[in-house]
Amino acid sequence: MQSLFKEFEDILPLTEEESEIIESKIIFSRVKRKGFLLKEGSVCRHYTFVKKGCFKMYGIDDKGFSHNIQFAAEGDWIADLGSFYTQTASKLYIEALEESEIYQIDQPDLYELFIEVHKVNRMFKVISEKNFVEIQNRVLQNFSSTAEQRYLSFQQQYPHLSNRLKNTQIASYLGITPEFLSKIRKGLSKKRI
Amino acid sequence: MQSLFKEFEDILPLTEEESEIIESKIIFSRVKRKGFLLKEGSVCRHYTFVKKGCFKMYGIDDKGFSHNIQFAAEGDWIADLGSFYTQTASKLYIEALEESEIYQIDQPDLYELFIEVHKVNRMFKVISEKNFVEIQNRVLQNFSSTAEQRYLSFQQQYPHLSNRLKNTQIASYLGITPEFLSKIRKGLSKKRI
DNA sequence: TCTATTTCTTAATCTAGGTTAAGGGTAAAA
DNA sequence: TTTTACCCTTAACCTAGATTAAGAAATAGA
Repeated sequence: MQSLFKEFEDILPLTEEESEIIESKIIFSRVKRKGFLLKEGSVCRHYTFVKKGCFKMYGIDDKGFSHNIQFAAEGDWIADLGSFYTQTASKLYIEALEESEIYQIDQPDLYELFIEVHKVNRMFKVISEKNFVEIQNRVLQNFSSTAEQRYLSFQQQYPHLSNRLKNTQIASYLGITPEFLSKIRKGLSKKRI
Repeated sequence: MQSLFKEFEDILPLTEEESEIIESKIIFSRVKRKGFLLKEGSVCRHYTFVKKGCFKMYGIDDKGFSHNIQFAAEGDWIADLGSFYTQTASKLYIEALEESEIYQIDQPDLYELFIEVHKVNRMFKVISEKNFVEIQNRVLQNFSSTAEQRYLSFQQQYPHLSNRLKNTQIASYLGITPEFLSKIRKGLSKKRI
């Protein structure tokens, strides 16, 4: 549970009592590669902290194509916030890309924690605000840059992910085909010489 | 101030005392067409409620092109949440598209209100969650649909706006050129006959 | 370890949407 | 009311990125 509390401590130090209350509501699990935390049509009941491993959150369009909208690796939190907050059916999937280990808090427990440990409230406010800013920047960026520029800034923004993920996954996040990403990478490697 | 409280009442009825506290922190202003509530580089200090009129929030890319990311008309709230929450420089503009009337709360006052009137806290949580869901849906939609489909669903989702806004503004929101929107509209009008 | 599956790359061809340019229409401001 | 600025549309041509297909390379799982 150390890795989880480290996140908290960086923002707001906790007393021993607070740590214990939080600890009592957190569930640890292991997830296999290709295991799901969430599927379209079901309600997102858990907020998940990634201790080890890596996840993708994606939607499937009417032609059957997947589109990644977020990744989460060690130290990240992931949930379909829309579904989680309103407890309505999600349109998204959250799937493990690797053998993973996670901590989860379920919705009612989190809301209890918000009251019992006020710091948790602030903590999650910070997390979802960060989340919002990221997604808003993404909308702006997608408007105004080529696929090559988006690929480069993905690499800069998420260097740990860009080594670790398959190019198919990155392409899906960038909104392009793997074939075109391959073309971009070829172009870039020529430029670099 | 009626129009503002109507919004609250729909979600959470307020006592007279609560209304008074809120009222004491709200500033009314008029804004001319092309007047700004926010410009790139400055911090978003106010959360704005639109009583009358219409606004756009947009960013400008390195080639000098504007891209609308949100509109707000009667009854909507608008702010660059990223900048507002963190009180850091915004990358966005908020500009009046018409002669408008607004109510504003500034950041420190809102945070005081969150404590003094707990309902305000819940109210704004609902607003920003709705905001988040909208923007996330937009990311997903932009991936998986043509400009024509996006135009049609814009019309469906915001019928009051789609009559009221110039096509240049809608095109900028959809991420296409006005010329191409014109082409789409021509195509649609043929289909409808 | 071996086999099945998934991933990466290349190349040819195709298309949604961009660009440029220009004329006519509307709305704002003086 | 007149002038000016902005808006809409059309059309010809252009390009970023999609699609299809197919072989080679890497990974996962048994």
